[in-house]
Amino acid sequence: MGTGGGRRVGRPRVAQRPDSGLSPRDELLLAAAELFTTRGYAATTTRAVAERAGMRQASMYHHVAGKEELLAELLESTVTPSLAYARELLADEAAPAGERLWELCRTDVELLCGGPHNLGALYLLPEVRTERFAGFHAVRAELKDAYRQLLAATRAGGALAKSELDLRTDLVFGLIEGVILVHRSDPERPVSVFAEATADAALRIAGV
Amino acid sequence: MGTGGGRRVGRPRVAQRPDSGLSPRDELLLAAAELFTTRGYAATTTRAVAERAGMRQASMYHHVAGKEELLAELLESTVTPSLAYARELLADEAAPAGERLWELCRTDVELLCGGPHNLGALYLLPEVRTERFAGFHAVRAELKDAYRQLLAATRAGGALAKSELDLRTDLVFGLIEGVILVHRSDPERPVSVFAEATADAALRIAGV
DNA sequence: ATTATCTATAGATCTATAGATAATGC
DNA sequence: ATTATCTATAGATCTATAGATAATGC
Repeated sequence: MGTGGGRRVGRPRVAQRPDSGLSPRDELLLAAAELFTTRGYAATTTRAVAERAGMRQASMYHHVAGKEELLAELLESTVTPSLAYARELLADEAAPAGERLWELCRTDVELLCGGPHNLGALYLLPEVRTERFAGFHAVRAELKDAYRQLLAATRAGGALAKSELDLRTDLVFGLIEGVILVHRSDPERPVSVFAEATADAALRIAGV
Repeated sequence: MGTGGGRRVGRPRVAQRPDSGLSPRDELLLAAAELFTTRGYAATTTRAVAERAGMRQASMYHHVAGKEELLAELLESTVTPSLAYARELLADEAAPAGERLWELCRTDVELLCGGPHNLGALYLLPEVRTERFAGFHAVRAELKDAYRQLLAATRAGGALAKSELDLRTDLVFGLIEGVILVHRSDPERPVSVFAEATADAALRIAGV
């Protein structure tokens, strides 16, 4: 039942393809993720997204309001899991802060580099700076604040003046964002190895 | 003489502005730098570039072949000084490798974050991955190799297996690229302070 | 005469809407 | 009847060229 049977309501698509199992909306999101991460947002046309998802350009509008909505949803969907995990770690006051920070770094890299099409690269698209994506930025800022709090809770972090703490937070956060880009340069390397090495590096930067 | 006098050959521009002292080509490059770094490449129209440079859209073509040429020239102009300096450092075998690596990191951050409009952000534009900018990529790869060589020449680096060396190089390089992004988040902080802190962090990652 | 600009515009997009069509559901 | 798709297209771009214009140079 549901998407199980072959028969679907509505006019058939002109180019039939084996059933992906995804809803048309998810097919569009997947296509958008692939194109936005490799070609960029502005350079990707609605036609390219729709066609890659297996439908004609105009049919896209039956499922989403436009390109912006696709990007907004992709952004939120990548940062939300990281933030949820960061909150768990913040609450877990039993474990040493340094270990929790390491774990947050490792997980973040794993989540961002783990998927098939480098969703972390979305953060870096110039268009994302726009007011339009304020919602995403709010969530991202909260995540960054979790990094700061964990850093401050470490033994080394506790001794830092505010400006020093901000600086270290920026360095650690910058490392995490940067390695995601660089990961592309050697996709052979297993993500888990890379994620752990990055977490190690982050702690060394933090001075823990 | 030269650009000194007020009188210039050719039809006057419709919107006169105080003489910038730059050649029209450089005015266009400056405008493109501002727009590409903030809005992105694909999202920037030739009209926006030309108008910001103080001329009409069509007049741009008298000075450059198109948008691509502007981006290509901007990219090369940012990476070339870094590479020149990296070569100097590689040749200077008297100084300890760790110190030379530190100096390369510091200078790179300073060069990339130093200018008024974050030219380092250009590296991250999705469009730059295109074949069209192979020239830039070659220079960039050479710079990265300089990092690797300096790393390998340090005491800690000498003991590393190849895959380990590659990993550390990626982490250091990732840090440098990443902090450039993050630098935006606190433009109050003096670049020199930030550059030195990043170089310190890079050496800690390197394990030197 | 040479030059740098201008105005005007052709041709090629790209987005989003309107309305037709071909399935299933009842 | 409802739904998901289709085709067709209006309107809004955007790039790059053609040809006119308004300066200086000689």
